[in-house]
Amino acid sequence: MKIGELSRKTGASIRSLRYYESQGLISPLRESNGYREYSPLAEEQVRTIRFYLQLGLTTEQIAGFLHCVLSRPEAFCTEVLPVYESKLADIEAQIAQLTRIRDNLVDRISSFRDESEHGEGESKRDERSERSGF
Amino acid sequence: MKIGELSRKTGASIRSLRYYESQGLISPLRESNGYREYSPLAEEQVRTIRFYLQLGLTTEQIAGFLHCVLSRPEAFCTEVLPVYESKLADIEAQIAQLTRIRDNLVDRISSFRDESEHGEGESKRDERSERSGF
DNA sequence: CTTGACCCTGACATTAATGGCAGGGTGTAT
DNA sequence: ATACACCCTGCCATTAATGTCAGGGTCAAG
Repeated sequence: MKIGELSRKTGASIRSLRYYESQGLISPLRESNGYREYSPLAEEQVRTIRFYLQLGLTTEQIAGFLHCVLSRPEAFCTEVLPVYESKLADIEAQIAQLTRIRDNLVDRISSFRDESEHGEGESKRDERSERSGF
Repeated sequence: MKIGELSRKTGASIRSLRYYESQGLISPLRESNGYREYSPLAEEQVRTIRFYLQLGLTTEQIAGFLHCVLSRPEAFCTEVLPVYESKLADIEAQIAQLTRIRDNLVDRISSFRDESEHGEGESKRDERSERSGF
């Protein structure tokens, strides 16, 4: 199968398929005219790559275990676990950070609501709330 | 005060101070030799800018209301609320997305744990778990 | 007058995957 | 042969704030 067909079947753009190849994730044969020739298995392979990308893994990380997960159940590939654990730690840190920011925003938004509730021009409390959450 | 001193006082790098200026966030005077001359109020101003940046707002968004929050309590600046609300929506979407990925990772990690618990080479259940969370 | 600490502008690099173009070759059908 | 669909490589752009050069002024103290 040629690259256009694989692109249609998998939803990955042609550009992306070439990129995956440049990152060592997939290695199609070449026809005499230079065209890439993909085996039927490439379809599953590309879907697998895209799945891991959606998990937020990098092409480099995926390259580290792709050969394994393509040939046996993921749960038997020992290379995968540390990648998952490290990614999980990243994500939980990101979530924690975003949650702090969200809480801060919610506070600040509710201070607007408070202001508009009891009389616009009446700055009773807070002689400058002074970015207090900082 | 010159840029080096302001940098020391605020923790913003000289590079960043120049960048804030290029984005219209702060406009120091120039001495005859071309050096930037900052007023003492610049210190508070830079801290304010950095605070909003830490909330994840862009320099462009900050530029839209900075003149207001510098001159009165934030809660009276009507330009600020929509920016907060839009940023909050972004962040909640990001948190939701990250949470989905996290849950998926947690599942996959626990499938490794399950495997190692009851006999390594014994693939009893799951004839390929087949990236089921996808 | 030289040293050293400061300042200036302008430009390129960073990150990671993807989009998009230019310039060109291939292959098939009319 | 000409049109058209497809393929190739190589390159630049994207995002946003910041780091980091290079190449050059300014100015005070020695």
